[in-house]
Amino acid sequence: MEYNFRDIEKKWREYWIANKVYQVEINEKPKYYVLDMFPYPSGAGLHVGHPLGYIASDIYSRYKRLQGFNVLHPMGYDAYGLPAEQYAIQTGQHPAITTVNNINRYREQLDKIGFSFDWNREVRTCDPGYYHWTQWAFQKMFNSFYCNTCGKAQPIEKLIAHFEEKGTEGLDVACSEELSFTAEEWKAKSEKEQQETLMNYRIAYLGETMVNWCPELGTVLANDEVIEGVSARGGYPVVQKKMRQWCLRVSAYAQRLLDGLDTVDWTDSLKETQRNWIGRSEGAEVRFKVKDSDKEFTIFTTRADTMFGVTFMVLAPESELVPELTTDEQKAEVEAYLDRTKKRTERERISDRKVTGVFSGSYAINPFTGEAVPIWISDYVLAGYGTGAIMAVPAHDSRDYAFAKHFNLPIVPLVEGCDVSEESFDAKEGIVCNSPKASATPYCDLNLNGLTIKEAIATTKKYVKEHNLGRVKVNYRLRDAIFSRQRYWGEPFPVYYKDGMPYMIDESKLPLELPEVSQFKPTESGEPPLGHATKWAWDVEKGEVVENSLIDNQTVFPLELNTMPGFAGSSAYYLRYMDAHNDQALVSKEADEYWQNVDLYVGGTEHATGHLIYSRFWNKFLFDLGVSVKEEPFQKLINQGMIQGRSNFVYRIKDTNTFVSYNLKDQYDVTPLHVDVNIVSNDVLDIEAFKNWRPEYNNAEFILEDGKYVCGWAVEKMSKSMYNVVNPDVIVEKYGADTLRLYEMFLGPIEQSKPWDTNGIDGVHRFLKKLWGLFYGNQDALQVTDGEPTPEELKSLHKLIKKVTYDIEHFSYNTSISAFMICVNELGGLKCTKRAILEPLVIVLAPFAPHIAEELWHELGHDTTVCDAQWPAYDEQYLVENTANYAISFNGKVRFNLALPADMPKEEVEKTALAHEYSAKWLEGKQIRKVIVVPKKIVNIVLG
RNA sequence: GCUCGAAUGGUGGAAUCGGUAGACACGAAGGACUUAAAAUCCUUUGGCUAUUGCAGCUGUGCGGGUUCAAGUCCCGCUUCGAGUACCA
Repeated sequence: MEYNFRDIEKKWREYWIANKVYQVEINEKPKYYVLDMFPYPSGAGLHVGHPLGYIASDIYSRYKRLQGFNVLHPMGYDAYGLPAEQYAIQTGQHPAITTVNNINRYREQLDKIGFSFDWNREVRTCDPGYYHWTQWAFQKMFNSFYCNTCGKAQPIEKLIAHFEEKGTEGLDVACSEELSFTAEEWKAKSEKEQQETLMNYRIAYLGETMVNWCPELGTVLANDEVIEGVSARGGYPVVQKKMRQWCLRVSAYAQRLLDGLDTVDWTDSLKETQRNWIGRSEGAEVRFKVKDSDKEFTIFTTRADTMFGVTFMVLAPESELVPELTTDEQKAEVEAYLDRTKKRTERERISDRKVTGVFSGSYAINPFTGEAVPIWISDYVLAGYGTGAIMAVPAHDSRDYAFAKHFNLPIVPLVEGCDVSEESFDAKEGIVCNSPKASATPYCDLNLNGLTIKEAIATTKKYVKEHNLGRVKVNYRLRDAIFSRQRYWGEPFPVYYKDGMPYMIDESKLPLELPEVSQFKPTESGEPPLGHATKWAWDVEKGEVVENSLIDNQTVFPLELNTMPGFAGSSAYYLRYMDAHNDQALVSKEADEYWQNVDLYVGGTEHATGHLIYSRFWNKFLFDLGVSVKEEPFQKLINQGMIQGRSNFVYRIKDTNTFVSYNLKDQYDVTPLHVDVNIVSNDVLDIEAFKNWRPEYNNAEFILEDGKYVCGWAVEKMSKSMYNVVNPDVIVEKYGADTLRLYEMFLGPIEQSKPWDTNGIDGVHRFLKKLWGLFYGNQDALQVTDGEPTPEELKSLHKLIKKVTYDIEHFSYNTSISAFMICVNELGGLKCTKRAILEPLVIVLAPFAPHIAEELWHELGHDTTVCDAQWPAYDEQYLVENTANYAISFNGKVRFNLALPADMPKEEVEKTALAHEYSAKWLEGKQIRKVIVVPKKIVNIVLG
């Protein structure tokens, strides 16, 4: 009987659905949670790269299930996003319709690959029943502040109570700006002033911050959505702009996000990426007074040891200090400079690193020397980091050095023997000198000379603290996340505005559903698309959305026009899968306590500084609230590599319609042209298909080699324009889902990026046919017998089980598949048709090739599904060899092999090896220094 | 610039604790079956030298080192990839 994968796969796909085989419920078994990063359903559908991670996680899920775990393995859609919205702007098609169509297409494609997803738990981020809980979490963040003392989020009422009692006294909380007021001052504030003050502390807050504004997209972007000064989506220029935006106080969690990395099982490189992104740096803040003024300002430095080398100060152009410190004489020049820098996009700032700057006219007093140093303004200092102001030490910082050279400012070296005539000495190594400068009158009693730099830093920090010149400070690079987007297709904020201040709509009225709009682009007046909505006002008394015309700012108020960013919906989706239909809570206590957190998360590295940070933050917040029982959402994380495209080329001779085969092309003047990879097989062009591909090739002519047209190839991104997109459906149609699954895994290690190359797919397909042959031979009926297996057969099987068990645990699926091939070849050679061997073989194959395994399992007479079988244990006793193969080597080089009884003692092995006739040749005239017998069956004879 | 990772045949890749490098697969060459093709099966396949001597030498990006023994460990380079980028 033929291996008819089409019928088999269709049959079991339908059986699994009809019998709800993959639906899971809480039960008494131990849980295991395997999660894939859910996809954004794009219009292009799935290509063969998408299922790579899904197949890997599916294999692991099925394996864990066979091992007796209750496995949660859900799937859903990250359904809000820019492409659907842009498509809507172009065509007027509502994004909801586009999205549903795309989802249906994805689902159809996914269903063909045989995943064990529990579709009953599917989530879609654009579903009101889902974003209810996104809005809910946002409200909780609005109503919380971060208490540094207790190290967690607390209800905002506690903060208000503190203000009423003691003002800001004794407060250690995360805030945008350090404020100081008394209880009386707090009570004297108006309602609006109090709300304004609370914004400084809320975890979700409305903040006036510099944002990445993308004029082309008409929206702001988070830091991780901007790459090299252009938008990650579309590659449009991004400029810095000050705007009032919703923000999440992610920075409050910086230390916990850092510490948490030590408790999860992720790759070192991914952890490192997150550590860099969080960017902890320990240093000191030091106050500098402004000369001839009562003003002062604070700078942050990690090099407190260089206080005696400060020769000027620099402010960021956007710093609030700039207008304050600019003198009248310098005003015109400073304003001209600010104007110029403002016009530069982020991209220009990055590509053009010219030294620019302007003198403010003011001087600062160095608190360690009493010296007055000039205060400059330059865009090499960033407003958003530290205090937006620095002390410049040109001798020991390359940026300060470049600036000093350009504007001819003094350079004072502070490390013994360093040469700063050509470049700065940035290394934190060496012995400090010139501190204090020999020439300067002692202004303070600090002497750092003779200390190492590390000691000097510590000493100076201590001095700063003791003399109240500033404070020891830890800074993080991690910024608060900007949470507003000027878009239509996102979660609406459950927020209305009264007297210019935001208020939350009542929790019981959630979800606040996305309104209909007449068009999807921004309004004429530049408001976000929700500005087009005519029914977008909140009636506080009725607790419902009403017509805008009813706004009276007494009981009916305008609603927020921004929507939430893409990461909002993806931040807690893993919790929702646990209890996807619950309309009372994000997740029930019972479900959360059972499923805990994700044991294995599979997805791409591109989310390292986006989703994987936000999601951890979001979950830590929910943990503080007591909603999530685990502080870290994703215990183990595997990054699947990207599948690149493998493009094929044909070579057309210039000005003709003749195409020349790859190895002959150098004899002609040719133009390489992309050719659809779907009409090329093993780099050989299907000439008929090529002629029909495009009308202009109808009468193309060919110069062949060996009667074939061979195409060239290159690795490129998989994209439509390169004609290298391979659709999984095509592979499934031609070879079947099991072949696709095996082949994707056989391609190489999961974590490695590699080009899609169909060339080897016949190999794995052949393997499945051979496996089929073990059961049927050339007969139409099953050939399985009930005989006792031989030692060889048992050895072959147990070797396989051991290897596959080990490999699955280590996500080394490609070598497992090799092991299957070896085993099937061996059993084929042994003509093995025994049930005792074939049955366990089917079970261990089931995670990889579930359809064929299910078919054979039922053919073997079982009426339950193979998913409910028991993973077989291997028995070492069948793997023990009765002869051991020793490699005899001289001076480490192997010369011959020797088969000896496995239980022969070490001394006997030595003797036999030395006595062998080959040894005589090597031992002639030499002294034996040592004979070593090692466990890996090597006898090494060391000659003198 | 900084951080992390990688480099093995014509190709994808094995080698799990320092122990016979190149498993498995593709491709290629030769052969069997066949009128023929497809399918299937068998043999060979890192390089060089031998092949009426069954073997020898060499070999994991480059240069050193440790070790009886190094693809694997250490030091110094080269190249490629990923992340990050004026973070004071």
